[in-house]
Amino acid sequence: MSQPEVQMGPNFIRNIIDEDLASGKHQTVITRFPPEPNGYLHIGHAKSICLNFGLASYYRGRCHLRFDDTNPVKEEQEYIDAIKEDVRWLGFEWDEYEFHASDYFETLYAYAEKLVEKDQAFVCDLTPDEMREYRGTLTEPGKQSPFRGRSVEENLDLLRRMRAGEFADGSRVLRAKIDMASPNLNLRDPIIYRILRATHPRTGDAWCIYPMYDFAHGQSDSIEEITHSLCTLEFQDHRPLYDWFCEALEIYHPQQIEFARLNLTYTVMSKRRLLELVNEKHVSGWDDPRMPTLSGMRRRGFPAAAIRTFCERIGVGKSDSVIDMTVLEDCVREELDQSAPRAMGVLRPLKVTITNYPEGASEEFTAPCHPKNPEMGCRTIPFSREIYVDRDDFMEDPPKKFFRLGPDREVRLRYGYIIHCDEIIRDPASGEVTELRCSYDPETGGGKLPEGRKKVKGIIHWVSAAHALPVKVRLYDRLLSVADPAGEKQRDDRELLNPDSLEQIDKALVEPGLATAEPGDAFQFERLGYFVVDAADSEPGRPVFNRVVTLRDTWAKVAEN
RNA sequence: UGGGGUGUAGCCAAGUGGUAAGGCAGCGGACUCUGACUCCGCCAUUCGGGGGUUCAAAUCCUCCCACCCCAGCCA
Repeated sequence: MSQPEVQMGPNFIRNIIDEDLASGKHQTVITRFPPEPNGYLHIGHAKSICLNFGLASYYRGRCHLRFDDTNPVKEEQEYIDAIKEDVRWLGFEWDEYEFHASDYFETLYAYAEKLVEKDQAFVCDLTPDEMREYRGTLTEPGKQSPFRGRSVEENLDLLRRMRAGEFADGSRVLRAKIDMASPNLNLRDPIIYRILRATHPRTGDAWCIYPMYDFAHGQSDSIEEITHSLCTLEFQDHRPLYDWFCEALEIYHPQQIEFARLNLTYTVMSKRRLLELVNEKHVSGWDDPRMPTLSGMRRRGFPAAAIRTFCERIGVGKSDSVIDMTVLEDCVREELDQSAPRAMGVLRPLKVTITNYPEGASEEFTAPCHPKNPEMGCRTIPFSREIYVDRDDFMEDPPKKFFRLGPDREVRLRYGYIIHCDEIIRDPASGEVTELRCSYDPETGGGKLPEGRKKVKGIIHWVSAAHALPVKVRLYDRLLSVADPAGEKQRDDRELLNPDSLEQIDKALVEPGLATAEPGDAFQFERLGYFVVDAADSEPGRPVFNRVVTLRDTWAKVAEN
């Protein structure tokens, strides 16, 4: 399999695998990533993908992609396709090892008959309500179903007729015969097959009974000879059940290892909640750039390599944890700093007239596309008498440490001249500053500093008014306004949404060279952050930019205090 | 209050009886035509708490505390 370079520090799962390899329990490592195709993949899945594919790559084994498609009422082909696209985008390849639990429906059914024949499963006619009553509670044992004593012959006949479609949906189920008094509720005669008339994305209407996840997952791992079956913590209680099935069915027994799922601050990770956000139109879709989905992050401009770095950096353990979103953002910055060409763009334009520059004249400055990577080449930036700078780079009454424009202050235009602010023009009605009138020093073009001239600390970005390309820019912020939504159980998710998660700027101005940028191209707008050309809403010559993430801003921290 | 887990710095996380890795954040400094990047330095006498075993304990024993998961014909 061709996989990206996978870094992986020591962790408890590697320790277990090392022991298994050393003891001869296993000669090779076979893992699997087992999504249910009932939604889009999110960054939490990325943790599992990087772990499973990463381990396989580290030990030169292999990793299967298996769809756990046992519930046709929630699963769709759209999701199957999207999941495959996302896994590939993340950089992993499963070659011919693509499987579906539905591939095993016939085998699974045979397993069910085998259990019945061994008198370890029975058909139960209890209603869902009755079933709940019989199940008992966390502290009280359950009661045995009155149907538990049916003969093997009767059970086999009933099971076959279930499959043949003789009974109504929900009228009967097949249950394993284990122990209604077990303190582990999963062992209180769990349901293993239910009657469900729903069209399955892969098997169509071939079946009207479907295995429960618990009766499919472990056996699928067994059939595929998975050596180490990694899953999240909530399945620890199910492990004894999988053990019981493997033993009863006398089949190969994979080893399940549980790890803590990923939580990220200021977002949610459950497919149910993400689906709600989509359905209730709080976001534009699964791929809204604010979503923690892989498709959302892709559209947002997060490089796949950054997500891989992130998954490596957070490690893997068994304790519940919430990772700060800034860790992910830092991985994105690290990646983009190296790969993104630089450009200049002004988000909130403030007009500046260079009063001593000839009217109608213009010139071009040459600037490197990347300060540390000359191979990326240079671009030219037009300059003229009227330019725009960002409003944030001007203060009427600036503090001493503010190194930008202010009355009677000097600043360098990035790659251009040093200018001096001589005059402030205001809107007479509102008093708002509408223009700055400045003078430039002709000796300082292209970054030059004449002998004896004092260096200017402040350097700001700008665009030429006559040449700039007007573009739409969207500034994204955290989806939720609270860091840990799990700690806000009493509040509805909708109250937790950050009302300022999206800010649209209709008339930002960028370097003219950006007109030819292609969807997916990422740039660093110097001093502002990284921006990507939106893949869905851009048109040729009219790119729409999504802000991926801002640059680190130590000034912002200083300004807060 | 049954069962299963987890607790090492602000956030992750190594560590498996020999005297607390690493990363991120933070702080201080250097460099800088991006207040970015990069670089250098600092940052747990202590491992949820109490007892105990040992020459030696984050690691072993014991009691306690906190948090998470489980009562879908979901996965």
